[in-house]
Amino acid sequence: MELSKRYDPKDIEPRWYAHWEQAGYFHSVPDEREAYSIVIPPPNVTGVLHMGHMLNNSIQDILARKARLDGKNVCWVPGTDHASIATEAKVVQMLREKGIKKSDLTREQFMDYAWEWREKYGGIILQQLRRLGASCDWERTAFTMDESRSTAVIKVFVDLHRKGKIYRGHRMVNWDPQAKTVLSNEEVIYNDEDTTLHYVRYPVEGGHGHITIATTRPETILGDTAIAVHPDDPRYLALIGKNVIVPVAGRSIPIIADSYVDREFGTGALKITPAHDPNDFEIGQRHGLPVIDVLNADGTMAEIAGHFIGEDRDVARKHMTQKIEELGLLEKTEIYRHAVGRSERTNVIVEPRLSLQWYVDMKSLAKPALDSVLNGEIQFFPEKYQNVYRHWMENIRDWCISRQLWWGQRIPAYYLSEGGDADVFVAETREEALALAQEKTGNSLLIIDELRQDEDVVDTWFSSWLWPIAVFDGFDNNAEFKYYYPTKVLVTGWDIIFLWVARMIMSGYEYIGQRPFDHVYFTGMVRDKQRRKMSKSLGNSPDALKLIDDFGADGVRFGILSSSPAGGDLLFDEKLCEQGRNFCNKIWNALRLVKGWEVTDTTDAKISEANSLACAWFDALLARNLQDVSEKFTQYRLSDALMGLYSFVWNDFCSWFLEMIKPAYGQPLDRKTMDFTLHAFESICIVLHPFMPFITEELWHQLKERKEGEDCMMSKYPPAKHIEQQVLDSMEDLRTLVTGIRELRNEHNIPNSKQITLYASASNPLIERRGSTVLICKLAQLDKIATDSDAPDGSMQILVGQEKYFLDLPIVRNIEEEREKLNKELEYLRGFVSSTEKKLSNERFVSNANPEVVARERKKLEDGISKLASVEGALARLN
RNA sequence: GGGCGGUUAGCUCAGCUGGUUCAGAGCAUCUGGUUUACACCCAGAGGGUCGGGGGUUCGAAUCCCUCACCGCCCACCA
Repeated sequence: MELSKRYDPKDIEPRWYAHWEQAGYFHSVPDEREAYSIVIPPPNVTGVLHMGHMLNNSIQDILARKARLDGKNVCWVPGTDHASIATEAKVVQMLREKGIKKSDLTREQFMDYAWEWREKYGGIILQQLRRLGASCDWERTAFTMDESRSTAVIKVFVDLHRKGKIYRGHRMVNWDPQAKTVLSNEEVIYNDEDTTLHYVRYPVEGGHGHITIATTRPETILGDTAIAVHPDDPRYLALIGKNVIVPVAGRSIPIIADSYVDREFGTGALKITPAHDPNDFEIGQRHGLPVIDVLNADGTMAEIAGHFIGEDRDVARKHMTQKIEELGLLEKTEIYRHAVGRSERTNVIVEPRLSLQWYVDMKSLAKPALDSVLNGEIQFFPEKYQNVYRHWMENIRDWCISRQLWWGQRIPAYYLSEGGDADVFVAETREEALALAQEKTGNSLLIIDELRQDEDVVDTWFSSWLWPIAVFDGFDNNAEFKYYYPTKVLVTGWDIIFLWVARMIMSGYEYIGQRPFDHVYFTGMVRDKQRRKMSKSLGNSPDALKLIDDFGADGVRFGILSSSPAGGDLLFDEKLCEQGRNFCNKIWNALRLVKGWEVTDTTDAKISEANSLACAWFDALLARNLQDVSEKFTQYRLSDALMGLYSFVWNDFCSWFLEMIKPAYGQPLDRKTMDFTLHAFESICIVLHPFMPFITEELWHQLKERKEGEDCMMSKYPPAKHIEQQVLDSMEDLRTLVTGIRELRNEHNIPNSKQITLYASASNPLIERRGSTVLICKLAQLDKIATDSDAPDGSMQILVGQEKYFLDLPIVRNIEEEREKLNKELEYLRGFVSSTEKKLSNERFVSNANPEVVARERKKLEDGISKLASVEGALARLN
């Protein structure tokens, strides 16, 4: 069948993916082979494939496929994350569009809708991953909220509570007034924003004058319970202990002294609103101040505020400011730039809020997790993230895990219907909680209906931190789990090193007593050419599937990989995918070339000898590249590995090797060379397969007839071989010569069709023994001479190592120009030789430097001197 | 404010446990080239005093100090 002139991935890619999947290559069951397991960082169920996923999953797939070719039992577990806030927001919005309000639904009804939504849309991203070629074990697809994962979450919660590592406490939390839930510190994004700083006067009670404070939040004035000044601030010494009247509210509050106050900032006087600022809360505690919470959960003004009730905090701020102004108490306002925290999910400004939440005590969990990374039991790539990790772990804070949502695992804490939350019973089931309650209260008549379960769910990360264990249902330490755990490598972005990576390490040690993975490969962020983060709002994120349509999955994988060192940001440019597509086309055409050759057993012995030398060279080069690639893999330098292969295939294989053995027009190729070529091509397919699985599989089958089940994906990586350095070196000489001839032709505008003659000494090893005359003869016909002086007058010299060649060019030579050029070279060489001589005559160098280095320098000097002689000779010939 | 990292060709980066991998790669640019694998191509070229300054050393892109920018993380002043 005629092969098309261009590689077309459209039909080929889906065909091979289906073939692999049907053949069961993706599925893993434990056996006697070494396990190589990876768990996917579960994308949000709400997600659609974006560049970050493409990067992340391409890398995982490359590692998985490479390990498979290395004969390991690869298990790449896919799955999705239930993503409480994001998903609940999506469902709420979907319901709103249907005219249903969440508040009109019972918890159960809402959950039904949510599950329905996830059944319908939750699998999209996993389907999209297939387009990319991801070789996941789909039979193991997991979800952070499916039954076994949820059971694990509850068990862990109860267990940590029993061990005293989960507690409940009043804290100032980050409140998202839109999602109406608490956020962990990691979910708050701070950015500098302009706000207005209001200078407000508080009249001093029963006296004259006032004290002025500066605030960005005038509406919280209604919740003020004190004014604080620095105890040593002379401006306010006299006022300490007096009272002031809160503007608008009219209440009287004390002026207190606290060294927390920064005398330099604003007026040096600080209003204290314990309910709405973490620092104010602490000061309030120190001074026993009352707490007035003037905001509702949705960010509107509460009844207790007494004014602007029901108005949103922003609206209330304006009205409050107006009112203060009317009262003549607004001294001035100024624009003030400072960090404002916004919710990662909803982007609304986070409200500090005092509330009762569940916390995990992180200190004891952190210890083994920190040690394991510092002592190298878990390795980070790149290593620098160790520092970031250590810093965070050494200053770890408790983890607030309750979320005021419905979509998630409900906290297994129960309270008595009668009475407050003082008595809490944490248990895996309602029945067990009842037993606890009966025991505690001594009331055996308590019935189950008298127990009320906590309304909150746990943080999404409280389920994903168990992921490497939970996907294998590993909490009972079953045999299969033992086989796959610890997993080999985690591939994820450094932005979730704390949210996720650190916590998985903690849970791994806490529950299994072992690390969850050997290595962590941190990918960078995908950015656009201007270094901007890819985001929906900027519209600078290309459509992942369209990219695959345009360039093929292999092309896109190439594009994404070729410029993404571990941990470094990837500046994505479609051009890179184009380069990948072109690469596919190049390989495809190499196949067309090879398949087009006629093969024979009898051919010119001289040519076949030349070819056998070309084969020996390429064989050695292949061996070296195999070694390079495996080294790069162990260091996770995947883009380096790919670029190395790119150049190997394009330059060495196509431009040199194939050109060398390419038979003359209409001539056949000898069978031995053809066999070698096919074999080499096959090796190239295997080595390239992890990066570009589709085209390599297709090529593999195009190269020769294959038996059932004999696929590139499941073949064996070529074994490491001894590298024949001498063979490589002599080929380098040939390349230098050929390039030299081309250069001269180019420089003097002599087309390839114009025949010219190259003179080489009769004893020249390259010409005589390497037999690589084929390539040279395309550029020049060869003639042998006894001595240099036998070369025709006016021929140009090409120097390769110690060997001299002369090229007879049909040109009028510019002697002056050449002389100048040679003189320049002479000057350089003289300088080089003298500096090397100087170095070698330096006693301290010879005695201090490594003997190898000294030997190298000697060799350098020797070469330099002989080159110098050649150039001098050439110069003499000119004159 | 505390910490981490960076500054090498027009762009993106590699090299940084001192010495032939020592100034590199890809892309971009320029020159020339299509009768027989590929213009999604072939051949060739130009381009950097390795951010500035100082030091250590026989020898520094590489180690030390310092300055200047840039990026990120953590904690934050209302």
